[in-house]
Amino acid sequence: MFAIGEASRRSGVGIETIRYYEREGIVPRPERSANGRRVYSTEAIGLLKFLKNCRSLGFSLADAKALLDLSGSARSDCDAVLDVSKRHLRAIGEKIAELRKLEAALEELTANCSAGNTECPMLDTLRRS
Amino acid sequence: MFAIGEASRRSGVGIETIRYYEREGIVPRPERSANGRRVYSTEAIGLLKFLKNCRSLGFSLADAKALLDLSGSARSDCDAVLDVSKRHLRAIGEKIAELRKLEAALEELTANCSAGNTECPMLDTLRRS
DNA sequence: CCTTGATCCTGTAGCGACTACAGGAAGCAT
DNA sequence: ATGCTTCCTGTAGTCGCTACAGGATCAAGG
Repeated sequence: MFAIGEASRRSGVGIETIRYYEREGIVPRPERSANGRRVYSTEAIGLLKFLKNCRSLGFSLADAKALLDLSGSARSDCDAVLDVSKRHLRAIGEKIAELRKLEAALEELTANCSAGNTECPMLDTLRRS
Repeated sequence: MFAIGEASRRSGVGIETIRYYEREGIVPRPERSANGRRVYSTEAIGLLKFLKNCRSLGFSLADAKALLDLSGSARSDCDAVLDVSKRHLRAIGEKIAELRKLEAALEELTANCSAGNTECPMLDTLRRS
């Protein structure tokens, strides 16, 4: 059994974040030691790692929680997991496309800008309707 | 001179957002009519459009404000504009790269998942250290 | 003149996912 | 006894809005 600092080190989830997850009901409340401090089992640390992995993949906390619940359920069927993942993949794809559009637009805007100009063509464009 | 609703319609910036920009000091406080309502000139609406364009390009509000100030200054030299834009372009590029990595990782994870599986390989991976 | 509906006002709270304190109580090592 | 670290609770800040609540005012129609 580990204190919150150790759980943080082992899971890679920040101390404040662990307490936040607890407040939000993402992870179950840990037991407390005689002095009132939180105590974490290796299983509890496993949950934190799981959440960390989900977040690293860009899943929202709500999705991460859903995946965690799926992981905990007896029959962890792929169907629901795939559903969440595919939605997320689509969102990522859309975000990439959007950013690429921004990138292209911004590159075009800056192309005509050159140091020393008195009147900036980019500002000019930004002022347009 | 226009009321806030008309300014919103003409600039494409939401009413609440206009008031928010005012609170935050992004745009100057408009004059008030006798009954205390905000009144916007075409110039003021131009500022809102400018901000809208900046935000559409993904600039942070702080950057947008900086660009707006540059636009208003007498000598609007390209140097400072380019500086802000290039930083933003770099940030966009980094974000795209990051999202592509996520996309690839997630695609690999879901590849081994198939409907009807009793034990989901993706959840398995998420549980790992 | 009265009512209805649209628009406006201020002020506050909520979103997501943390992060950063403040202010205090333990524990541990010297 | 002292310092240092870790822990606790509770609150507020981040970003850029957005959504109310609760009220005032306006313009048009009957």
